Amino acid sequence: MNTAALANQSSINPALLLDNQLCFALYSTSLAMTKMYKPLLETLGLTYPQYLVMLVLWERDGLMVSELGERLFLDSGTLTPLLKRLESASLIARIRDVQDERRVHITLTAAGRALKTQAASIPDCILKASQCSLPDIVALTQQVQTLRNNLNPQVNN
Amino acid sequence: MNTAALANQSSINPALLLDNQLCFALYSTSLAMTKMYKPLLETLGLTYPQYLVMLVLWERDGLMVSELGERLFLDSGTLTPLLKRLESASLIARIRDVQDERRVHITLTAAGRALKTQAASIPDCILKASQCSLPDIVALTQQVQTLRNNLNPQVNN
DNA sequence: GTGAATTAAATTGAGCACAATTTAATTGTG
DNA sequence: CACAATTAAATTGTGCTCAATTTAATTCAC
Repeated sequence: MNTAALANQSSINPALLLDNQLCFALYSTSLAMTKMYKPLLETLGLTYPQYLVMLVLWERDGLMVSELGERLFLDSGTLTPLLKRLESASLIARIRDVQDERRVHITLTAAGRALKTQAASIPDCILKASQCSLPDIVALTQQVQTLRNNLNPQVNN
Repeated sequence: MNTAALANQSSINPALLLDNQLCFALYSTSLAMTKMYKPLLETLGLTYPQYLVMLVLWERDGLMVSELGERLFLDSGTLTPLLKRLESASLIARIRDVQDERRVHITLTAAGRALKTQAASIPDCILKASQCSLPDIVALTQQVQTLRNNLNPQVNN
C-alpha cells in the first residue's frame, strides 16, 4: 500500500496531525499567554480582554463601541457586557452621543487613566516569561499580524 | 521633556501600544483562524475546539479525558461538556475504565472515524486562505510552539 | 482492614466570543 | 412630512475557558 492509500485509509495524514496545525499553535499559545497575564492583571482588577480595551483607550480616549470593536476585532455582543463591567469597576464611563443617541462613547475615568502607570511594568514581565529576545518578539508579532490581515477580509487595518 | 518623561506621563509608552503586543497578535489571529474554520467545520457539525479533540482522537483513539487535556492544554471543566456534546452527536463514546472507574476513555464511533475523510480537505482550504507558503506556515508554527513551550511551565511536551 | 490522602471527572459560576435578532435612532426618498 | 431603509448598540442563546469546589474511586499508612 502506498503512502497516499495509507493516509487515505485511517492512519497518518500529516496535514491532520495536531502538532502540524498552525491554528492549534496559535490557539494554545494565545491561551497560554492569557494565563501568563492573569496574575499580573489580577492586581489591576482586569481580565485579559478588559486589558485590551484599556490599552486601546489609553491610546485614544472617547472611542465609540464600534470603533473599539474594529480595533480589537470584537463585536457589540462581546463588548457591551465587558464595558458594563469596566463601568461598574469605575474605570470607564459610557456616554451617549448628544448628536446621535445610537452611539455610545467610552471615556476613561481618572481611575482608568491612573491604571496605565500600574500597567507599565507588565510588558517587561511578559517579555521575560517568554524567554525570547525583543527582536524575535517583534518579528514574530509582525508575522502573526500579517497572517491575521490575510485572513481578515478587507477589514485589514 | 525627554522621551522617558513623556512616556511616563500619560502619552506614548511603546510597550503598551496595542499593535506592539504579541499577545494581541496571537489572540486576534487565533480568533480570525477560528472564523476561517467555522464554515468548513459547520459541514461536519463540529465547532473548532471539538475539531481539535477529533484531531487528537484520529491520531490515537481511546485516550482518557486527562490525556486529551494534556494534549490540548485544556481541563475537565472545558472538556467534559464538550465531550458530552460530541457524544450526543454520536461521534464518540465515553467509557468508564473497568480497572479504575474514575477514568473515562474516549473512543471514536464509526461515524467519528468516518468524519476524518471529510476533514481531509480542510487543511488545504486554510492554507489557501492564509495566502502564505507552506514553508512559511511550517516555520511560523514552530516559532509559536516554541513560545508556547516557554510559557507553559514544565508541561512542555 | 479502616481512615486519610490522593487522583480523575464532574460541577458550578464568571466572563468571554459570536451568530442572530431586537430596539431605537437617524437618514434617505417620495 | 411620512415611512422605508439603514445604522449602532443591546439582547439572546450556545458554546468555550478556567478557577474553585465537589463527588467518587483508589491508594497509602497505620
